[in-house]
Amino acid sequence: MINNIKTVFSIKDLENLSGIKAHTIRIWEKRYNILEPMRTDTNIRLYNLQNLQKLLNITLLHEYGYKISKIATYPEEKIPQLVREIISKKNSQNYAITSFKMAMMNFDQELFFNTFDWLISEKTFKEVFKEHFLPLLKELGLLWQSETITPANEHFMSHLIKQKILIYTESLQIQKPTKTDRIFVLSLPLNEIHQIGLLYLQYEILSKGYKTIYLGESMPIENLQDLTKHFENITFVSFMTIQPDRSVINQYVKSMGQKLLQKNNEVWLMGKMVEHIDRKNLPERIRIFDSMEETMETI
DNA sequence: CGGCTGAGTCGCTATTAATA
DNA sequence: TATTAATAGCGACTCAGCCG
Repeated sequence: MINNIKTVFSIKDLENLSGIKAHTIRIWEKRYNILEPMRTDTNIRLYNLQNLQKLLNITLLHEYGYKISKIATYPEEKIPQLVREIISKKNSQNYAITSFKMAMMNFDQELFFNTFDWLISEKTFKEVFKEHFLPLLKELGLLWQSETITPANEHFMSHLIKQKILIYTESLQIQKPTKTDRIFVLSLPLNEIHQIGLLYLQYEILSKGYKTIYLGESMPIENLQDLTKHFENITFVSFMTIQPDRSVINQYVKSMGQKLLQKNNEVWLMGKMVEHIDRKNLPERIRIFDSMEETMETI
């Protein structure tokens, strides 16, 4: 199928995207006429992007204490207007997420860029990433699981985020490293696709003044081993979010230890799968981190 | 206090959709 | 086709806040 962009949504989709229970959405429609979805000829509700947008806006107002009954009395154009007013004042978090979600469902790059520009005008890139991108990505994972969004939606969004990380990374890379006692090599195991975390980590490491070598995904240990001939004091950093599988992860880690830990090299591991690593008999220079914050504090 | 209102939820049934 | 899961719609319920 070529055109599988989602333009109609079920009530369950709206529940997943807005956090408002389907039950409640129905009762809002019945009592306050906030939405008038189309129906199938068998009476099932079908919502379009405008409906979704309106519900997300209403949800935001609702979170800020506006009564549903009051919102319902507003003329159509007042709702987005109020939303803009609120967000220009305080806590831009919710609005940014709402905007990013709309951009994603609509494949609207411009909305993504505008929202990002607006955030970056008052925050650092680190803040934007931690306060907005990370929560968004986390939520995307859930939305994908529940099949509210397609892989196309998720890839669209994660690609735009990657692009931003790379832009900010490049601006750091053109500077000379200030610390040369270590070098960081970043990679992902075979078949591991989730590289956003690793890309961002590179940005953080560079911002601390270290040199990095980014190898990216599908990097067998043997290839990492080649680097030990060229450099000393390497810290190998790898994310394990879905690979290696828990059945082989300890074998994998052991192999890393044998092949990579020459001289003062270290191996740092993080990501969801590290919880399956047996931490008892680990070599000293293999370190496991449960969060990115923890990692950054160590550098 | 007691009753009222608004908002959200619960429980139920019938209908529709999805899946084996 | 038979069975299971989702959805719609309804009345009733809970809970909080308000008011006389």
